[in-house]
Parts: sequence; C-alpha cells; structure tokens
Amino acid sequence: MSKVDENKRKKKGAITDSAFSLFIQKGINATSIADIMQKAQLAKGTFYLYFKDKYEVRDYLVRKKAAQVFDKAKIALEQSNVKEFEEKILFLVDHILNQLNDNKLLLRFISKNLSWGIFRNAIMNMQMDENSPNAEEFIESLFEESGKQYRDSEMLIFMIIELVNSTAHSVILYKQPVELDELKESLYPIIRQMIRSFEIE
Amino acid sequence: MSKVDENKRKKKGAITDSAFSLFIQKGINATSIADIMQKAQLAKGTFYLYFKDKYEVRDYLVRKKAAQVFDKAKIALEQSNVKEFEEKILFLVDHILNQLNDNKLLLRFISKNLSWGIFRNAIMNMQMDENSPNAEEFIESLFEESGKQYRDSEMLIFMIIELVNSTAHSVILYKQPVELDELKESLYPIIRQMIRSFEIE
Amino acid sequence: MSKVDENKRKKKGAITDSAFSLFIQKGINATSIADIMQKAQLAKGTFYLYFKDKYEVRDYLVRKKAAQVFDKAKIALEQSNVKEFEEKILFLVDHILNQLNDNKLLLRFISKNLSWGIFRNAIMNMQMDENSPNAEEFIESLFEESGKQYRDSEMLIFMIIELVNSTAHSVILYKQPVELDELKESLYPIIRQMIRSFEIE
Amino acid sequence: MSKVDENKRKKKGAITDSAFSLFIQKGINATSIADIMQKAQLAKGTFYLYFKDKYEVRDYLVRKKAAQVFDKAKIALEQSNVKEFEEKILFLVDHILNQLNDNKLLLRFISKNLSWGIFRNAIMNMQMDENSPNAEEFIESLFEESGKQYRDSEMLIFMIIELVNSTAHSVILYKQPVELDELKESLYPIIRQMIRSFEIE
DNA sequence: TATGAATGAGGGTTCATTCAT
DNA sequence: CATGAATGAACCCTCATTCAT
Repeated sequence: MSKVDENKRKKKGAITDSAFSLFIQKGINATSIADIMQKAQLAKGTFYLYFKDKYEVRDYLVRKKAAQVFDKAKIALEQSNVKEFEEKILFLVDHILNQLNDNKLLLRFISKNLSWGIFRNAIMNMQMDENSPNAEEFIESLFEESGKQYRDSEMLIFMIIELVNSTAHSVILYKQPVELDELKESLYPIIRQMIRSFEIE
Repeated sequence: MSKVDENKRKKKGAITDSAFSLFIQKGINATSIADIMQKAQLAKGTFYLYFKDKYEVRDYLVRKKAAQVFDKAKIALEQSNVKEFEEKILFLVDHILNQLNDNKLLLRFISKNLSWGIFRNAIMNMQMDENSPNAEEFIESLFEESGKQYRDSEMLIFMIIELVNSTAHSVILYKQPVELDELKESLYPIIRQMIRSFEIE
Repeated sequence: MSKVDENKRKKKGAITDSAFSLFIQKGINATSIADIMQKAQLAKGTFYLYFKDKYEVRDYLVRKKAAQVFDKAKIALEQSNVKEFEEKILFLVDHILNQLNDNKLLLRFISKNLSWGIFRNAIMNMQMDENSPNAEEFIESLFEESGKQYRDSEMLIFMIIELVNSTAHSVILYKQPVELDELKESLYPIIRQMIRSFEIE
Repeated sequence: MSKVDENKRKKKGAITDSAFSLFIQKGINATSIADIMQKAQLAKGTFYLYFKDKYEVRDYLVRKKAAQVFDKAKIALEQSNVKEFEEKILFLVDHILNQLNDNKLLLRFISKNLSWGIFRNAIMNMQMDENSPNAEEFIESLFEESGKQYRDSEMLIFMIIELVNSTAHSVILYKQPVELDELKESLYPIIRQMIRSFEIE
C-alpha cells in the first residue's frame, strides 16, 4: 500500500473512530459533522472527501461493529470444544448477549440501526480475516457439520436473531421485563425448540 | 365540557393528526414544528401550549396508535367465536399482522418507536372505552379463561410481542427474508410451541 | 376607599412586588411579563390593565425604592440628636451607604436605573407620610436650620449624591478599588470639604 | 500578516463598527445580531465566528472607545505645555468632558457601561501605540513628575473619574441640574481640593 | 489533497399583545 | 374587570455545505 493510500486509510479511520465515539455518547442526531471532525483533529471540509453525510458513516459503523461482535463469538466458539450443533448456536447467542451486556452503548447503537437486510447483505459476507471463512460460510458449515437436515435454515437464523436482538434490547438497556439472567432461562429453551422444529426427521 | 375545553381538545387533535401524517410521510427528523403547525393551520407558538417538543408528540402518538391496533384486534376477537386460548392468541397476532401489513407506514412508525416499557406501562393500561376492560385486564382474563396454568405469563407475552414485532418489521417493510405468508407459516407453529412450553402441567 | 378600589390597589401591589423580586433576581431583560404575572398569581392580560410595559413598572419601582431608602435615613436622622448641618448630611450618607451595603441587589437595581432627573423630580417630591415633609422640604429645612448661607444648594446635593452613588456602586458590588470602610475614610473628608466650599462666609 | 488574517481583521472591524453605530443609535437591547450583520453586509452566522454574543461586542467596544477618549486627552496634554500636576489633571478632565460633550451618543454608551473594574483592568493597560506608554504608566509618571507625594493615588483617580463620569452623564445628556459650563465652575474647584487633600505634606 | 472561513437557510423557542369569553 | 388561549413576528443559534487558498 502506497504512503498516500496509507495516509487516507488513517484519516478515514480517524473519522469513523471519532464518529462512533460521538454517536454512542450523544446519539446520531445530536452529533454534527463539525463535532466529528473536531474530535478527529481534521478540517471540516475533509469529511466530504471520505463520506457523503453522517448517515453513510453510521451505516458503515453498524456493519463493522456488528460484524466484529459476531466474529468474536465465532472465534470463541472455534477455540471451545463444543460439538453439538444446538450447543454451538446457543454458545454463539450467549457469547453475543454477554458482549452486548458488557457494552450497553454498543448494544443501543447496533440494535437501533440493524435490520435483517443489513445483516444479511453486509455482515454475513464481510471478510474479517483472509484465512477465515466469512459469517455466511461459517454458519453454513455449522449446518453441514450438524449431521442433520434443516428445512429453511435462513428462516431459522432470521428468527433467532430477531428474537435475541429485540428481547436483549429491552432487557439489557431497560431491565424490562426482567434481568438478563432471567431472560436467558426462558430464551434458551425456546431457541432449542425452534431449532428442533426446523429439523427434518 | 366547556366551549374552551372543547376547543382545546380540537386543537390538540389537529396538532397530533398533522404530526402523525408528517411523521409517517417524511420521518420525525425531517419534520419540523413549523411543518406540523402549518399543516394543522395553527400558529407556530401554539404548539408549545400543548407539547414540549416533537418527541413528546411522537410518544403520545406511538401509544395511541399502538393501542388502537391492539384494540381493533381485541374487538375482532370478541366478535369471533374462537374458544381455545392458543387460538385466541394466534387470532390476535394474525389480526395485528394483517393490520400492519395493510398500513406499512403505521408499522414503520410503531415498530421503530415502540419499546416493551412503553407497551407495558402505557398501552396495557390505556382505557379505550368506558365499558370495556383495558388491554391488561383483557389479557389476564384470557389466561384465566384458558383453564390452564401458565408460569410467568408476562414473559410469554413479552417474547411473543418482540418476536412478532421484529420479524414483521423486516418482512412487511422489506420482504426480507420472505413474504408475510411464508413468515406466518414458520412463526405460528413457534408461537404455539412457546405457549405450550410456558404451560404448567 | 371602596372595596373595588381596595382590590385594585392590592392587585397593583402584587404586580409590583412580583416584578421587583424578579428584576433584582434575574434582571429586567430576563424578566418577562408572563414571569411577573405568574409570580403575582394573576392572569397575563391583567398586567395591561395596570401598566403599559415592564419599563413603566421599573420606573415606578426605582422611584419607590429609592424614596424608601432616603426616607429611612431621614427618619433615623430625626430620631438621632445630631445637631450640626455637616454632621447631618454625613449621617444621611452613612445611613444610606449602610442600607445599600446590606442589600446589594437593591443597590444594583437603584444605582443602574437612577438618574438625577428621576431623583430630582420624583423622589424629592414624593410624599411618604401625610404628617411628614417630603424630601425636598426636608433638605431645604436642613439648609435653613444650619445657620449658614450656601450658594447653589442644589448643585451641592447633586454632587454629593452622584459621588456617593457612583463610588458606592463600584465599591459595594465589586469591592473595587477598595472595601466600603476604606471608601468611607476617603469619601467623608471630601464631602466635608465640598460642603464647606459651598458655604458663603 | 497573511491575506486570510488581514481579511479576518477587516471582518471583525466591520462587525464592531456596525454594532457600535447601532448600539448608540437604538440601544443595545433593541439591536439584534441580524441587524448588526445586515449593516455589516455579512452573513448572520459569521457573527459567531468572532463573538459569543452582542454583550461581548459591547464590552469590547466600551473598552476600545473609552481608551480612545482617554488617549486623545493624553496626546493633547503631551502636546500642550502644561507643567503643574494639578493643571495637568484638570486639563485631562476638561479635554475628556469636551470630547463627550461633542459626542453625546458616545457619552451615553460609555457612561452606561463603564465600571471602575473595566477601566482599571482593561483601559489602563491597553496599548494604544507601540512607542507610547499605556494609561497606567502615563498616570504614574504624572504622579512621579509632580514633585509631591500622594497617599493612595488610585483612590484619588477613582474618585475623580466617578465624580466626573456621573455628573457629566446627567449634565451633558439631560442638562440637569445645570449646563456643562456651570458644572465645570463647581466641579473643578472640588477636584483641586480633592487632589490637595490627598497630598502628603 | 486538505483546509477552515464564510454562508444563509432553517431550526427551536420566547414573548408582548390581543380578544373572545 | 379579569382571564388565559392564541397569535406570529422576531429572536438566537446551528449546521451542512461550499470554495478560495
């Protein structure tokens, strides 16, 4: 990578880092481009050389941050010796819930701005590491290694993600209607049921 | 009601009607108070006699509109002759999904702004009609009439609502990952399972 | 006084009391008519039945409050047994300075808004008590009882008042350039000199 | 100075000139930032690149204008051949009174907004000219060259300034209680007395 | 490329004043 | 007389965006 390109990458990183920090702190509406660039220690006009507006930055960040969360869970799973398909899925869910519980501002940011469309198109195909499969391939391989047949695996994943995401939002941010531990007690059996009901016998 | 009070009620109605129409058309961010009051044919300053800011209007509207949707489903259920508890819940879900499918802008508005906290505290206790039980009492009576015992009925309702709401949002607005009919085919069996798994034998 | 008139007097009193309290607390600019009437527990529209605008209230209050300060000093002098003209003037000055030092907000209010014109035309002629001479007559009588002749007594009073008022403002409110006690040490000899230099031998 | 900096200096000048003209014409309360910028032929938003609010402009202008008045008197004194200390002080007072009499709007502006604190901290230390002493050094040198000892020279200056400023305000603006010439006849002897009474024999 | 001064439209909000009740 | 809801002009201030340097 040329020196010029390297410099540009650094600048872009400075802008997104600054933006992320402000977005989760004050919210997107209350964050101005001037704010972002001041924190990034760059001139206001420079913003427009990299992004069209702050919503482009937001979308970029939602994708990146959500993918990072998933990737961490994936790596943890790979380093564990969980063998069963059902256990693997629950391992991933649990790891993600714990991550979000440890970083509530990140949860708010992702949860408010993440749709299945973004998840499906951006995150599942994001290449985090050259030598590693992307999320889609990874999940596909989970299904394959399960030794079982599942009808409509995408729908299964979709439902699990939506249920986890929406209940987590309420429970972690507002502790409503219960605390996280209590949610898990009800949630995990249901996820197991969901998986089994998608199994083809 | 005095003439003055009647007039105030009318004005408040004009403001919220105008605001709702603009919120679902252009979104809340893009709607200014000037916009709202112009459409309502009232002076800008009048807004502040009724609301603190547009977010107070939004919250008011989310509560009201969501309660209306639920109330319609409730009335339809009462007029039907569905007898089984499980069928009743699915009747309600189905009715609500159909309503939202018929009014996608309303779905976007409610879905984006509705939290369990609001639902729990505002909608469940909203009195829609003098002679009719509110949502909370209504749901309670459903459980009672079921002839069965359920552990943690609130958690059950919470999970159903979150799952329905979040999957509906994606499916109805973006047809992702599937169309509504297909979602129902997967969703309803899962809801049945959820209900049964909360049943105390 | 009729019941109606009595009622009107009460309302006017409530308005001016409320206004005074707000003027010295937040300043005149930051005080709105709505503020005044809210604190007075009267309707906004009622204000205009009594005053044209808040500046009319201010002028009314400056006159009244300044006259009260002077009157207190005058009464104290009458109850003392100071005999010498020069001593009497210094007694008045000292009493007034002490009053203002004890009520700095009052000082700020009076000092900022009092001009010689107002003092001359309003305060000197204000009748505080039916059986008592007004300020002008009182001062005149001081000159007469002095046993001495003074050229241009008005100019003498004018200069003393302006010097006292302007130095007091800086010293009492900002302690600049010195504290009040130190000011008095320099000020009183100068006032004595001023009086003597207006004496006709 | 760079072209950009030169331009900024010009803009700031245009803003303060415009503001001064409006402040003395209509008063500060009645002058809006929109007014100032329209007269300055600049965009409204530009104001905030230079000042926080109009009160910051006012303070800036009070200092600058008062310093200019004093500086003019100082230069005139230096060009005269007045030798005596007492005469020098009176020369300065007289020169300043004449300047203010010639520009009544300026007098109103300065007199209403000038406090001893501002005078002491801002004006006395303002550098009007590279090769010339500031006001403080200048007055100090007057005391030193006088050949006499004065106790508390600051207090002496403070009292003279307050007396001159407050009487001038009333006399020049409202001709009350007398005209300027008449005031001078009473004022100057008193100032002479004040100076002598601060002299250490 | 990068800068940051300048723009001016447009936002929220306040408030003196009116007037039907 | 007294009320207070309604008005809408006018205010301050922010901010995305441009563009000369």
